[in-house]
Amino acid sequence: MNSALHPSSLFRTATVIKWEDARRPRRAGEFFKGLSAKAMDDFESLAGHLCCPPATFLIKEDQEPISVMLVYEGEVNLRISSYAGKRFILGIAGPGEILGLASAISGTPYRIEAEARRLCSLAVLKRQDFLDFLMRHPTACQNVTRELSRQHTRTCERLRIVGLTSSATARLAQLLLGWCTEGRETGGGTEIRFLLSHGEIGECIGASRETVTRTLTDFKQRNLVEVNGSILTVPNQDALAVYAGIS
Amino acid sequence: MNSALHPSSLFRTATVIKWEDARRPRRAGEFFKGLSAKAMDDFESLAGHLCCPPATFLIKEDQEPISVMLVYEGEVNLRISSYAGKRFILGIAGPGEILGLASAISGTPYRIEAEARRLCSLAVLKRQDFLDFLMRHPTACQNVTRELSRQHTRTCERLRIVGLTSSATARLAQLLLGWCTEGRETGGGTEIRFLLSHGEIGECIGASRETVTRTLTDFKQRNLVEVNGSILTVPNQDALAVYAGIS
DNA sequence: CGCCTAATTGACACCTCTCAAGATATGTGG
DNA sequence: CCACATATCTTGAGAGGTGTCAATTAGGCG
Repeated sequence: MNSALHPSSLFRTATVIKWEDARRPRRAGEFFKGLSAKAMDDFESLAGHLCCPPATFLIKEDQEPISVMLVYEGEVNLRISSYAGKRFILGIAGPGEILGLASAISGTPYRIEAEARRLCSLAVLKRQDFLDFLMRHPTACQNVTRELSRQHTRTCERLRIVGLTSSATARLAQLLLGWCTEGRETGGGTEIRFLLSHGEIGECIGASRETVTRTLTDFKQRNLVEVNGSILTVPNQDALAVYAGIS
Repeated sequence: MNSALHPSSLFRTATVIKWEDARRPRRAGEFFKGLSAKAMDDFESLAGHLCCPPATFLIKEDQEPISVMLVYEGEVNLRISSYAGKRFILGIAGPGEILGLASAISGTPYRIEAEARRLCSLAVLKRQDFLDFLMRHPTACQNVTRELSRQHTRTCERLRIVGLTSSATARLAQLLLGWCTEGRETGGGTEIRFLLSHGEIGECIGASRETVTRTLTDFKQRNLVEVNGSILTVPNQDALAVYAGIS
C-alpha cells in the first residue's frame, strides 16, 4: 500500500532506523513492484545514496527537478506553502515513493516542499538517468504511471475536503474518517496512531491550530473520538460521518 | 498546449461545431503527439465515436471506469461535488484530453464529474483496450504519463488557491492571474475571453456567486479589471498581484 | 412582449482567524 | 531529583469576512 499524499505512514510502528541500517537500500513500495532483479541492479547502479536527519529540506518550491529522489526508509512531509508563510500538508511520503514525481516527469519546477520528518534514507539519481531508466524498463514506467494516478486521486480528495467543505468541523471529521480506512479495528472502535500535532492537522485541513484544538475537544465531549497518548480511537465511524456531512 | 484542469479553452475562439464536422475525428492535443499514423489507425479501430449535446453528463461520480473517453472536439466541465450539492470546478477539458484519466489508469471508481459544456465529439473505447493500446505504443504511454503529471500539477495549483488563500478577494485575483498567462497581450492590458458565469467562477475558487459579484465589482471600481461583454481585460497584472497576496 | 436566467445589492447571522494568556507536557543540564 | 527551557495544548474575547436570504435589476431568447 502506497502512502503518498496520505498518512498511512502514521499507522506504521515508528521504527527509528539506525545509520548503519539506513545504508542498506530497501526495495519496498510501489516503485519496485514486479521489477526484475536485473532492473533493480540497473536502478541502483544509477542511484546515489543519501541519509538525512529530521527537518532536512529535500525539495524546496520553484527548484528545478535536476535530480530525482526515492524514499528507501523514513517519512517525508509533502507540502505547499504561500508567500505569506501559510502552509498546507499534502501528505506524508513513505518507502518506495518518489518525491515530487509529477515535476520529475514533466521537468517543470517543483511546486511542493519535501521535508524529512525523521532520519531518512534516500536514493538520488539524475533526472535524465531516471527517465532513461523508465524507457528501458516498461514495468517501472507502468508503476510510475499508476503511482502518479494514485497521487492525483489523493490530491483530488484533499481538494474535496478544503474545496467542498466549508466548516472546520466537517473537514476534521472527514480527515479522521479518511485515516480510519488505514486504522486498526478493535473492540472499542477504530484505532489510529496519531503522530501529528494540532498545528500539523490544521495544515492538513486548512484550519488554524486553535480551531483544531477546539473542534477536537468538542468531538471528545461528544464521545466521537477518544485520545490516549498517541492513540486516537473512533468508537463509531457512522456517528462521525454525520458531522462530516456525508450522511 | 493542454488545457486539462485549466481554462485555457476559455481563450480559444468559441467555434460551434456542426454535427457533420463532429463526425470526423480530430487528432489534436497531447495524446496524439508524436504518434505514428499506424498507431493512430490502431486507436481509431478500437474507438467508437460519440457526439453529445451540451449539459450531457459523460462521467458521474463513483462510476466504474469501464470505458475511456477522449475529447475530439468541444469542451467538458470537470468537477467534484459534495453530498450537500456543493460543486467545485477542477477545470475544463478540451480536444485531445482523456476524461478521468487517473481513474482510467488505476481502475478505481471515478471521483469526478464530466459534463459537456457544448456540442462535443468524443472517442469511446473499452478501458482494457485502452490499456492494451498503451502497452503496444510506448509513445502513447509516455504522452499519457506526461498528461497525468500535468493534471496533477494543475490540481495542486487549485489546492494552493483554496487551501492557502483565505480571502475570496485573493482567490479571485489568483484565478484571474492564472488565466492571464493564457490571455492575449494588447496595448491596454491582458485580454481574457470570459465565458464562465459568476456562479461558475465561484465554483472554481470555492466562493458563493454573490461574493464573486461583489469582489468583481470591487475590482472594476479599482480599475484592476475591465469587462466588456465576454472580454475581460486586466490592465496591470502587477496591481492585481498585490491583491492576490503574491507580492 | 414576456419569460427565464444571471447579475446585483443590502442586511444579518455565524463561523473562523487572530491575539493573548495560561496550562500541560517533554527534554536538558546541573 | 530539581530547575529551567521549549514546544504544544487549552481557553477566552473580539473583529472581520463570508454565506445565506431576500428583493430588485439587467440581459438573452423565443
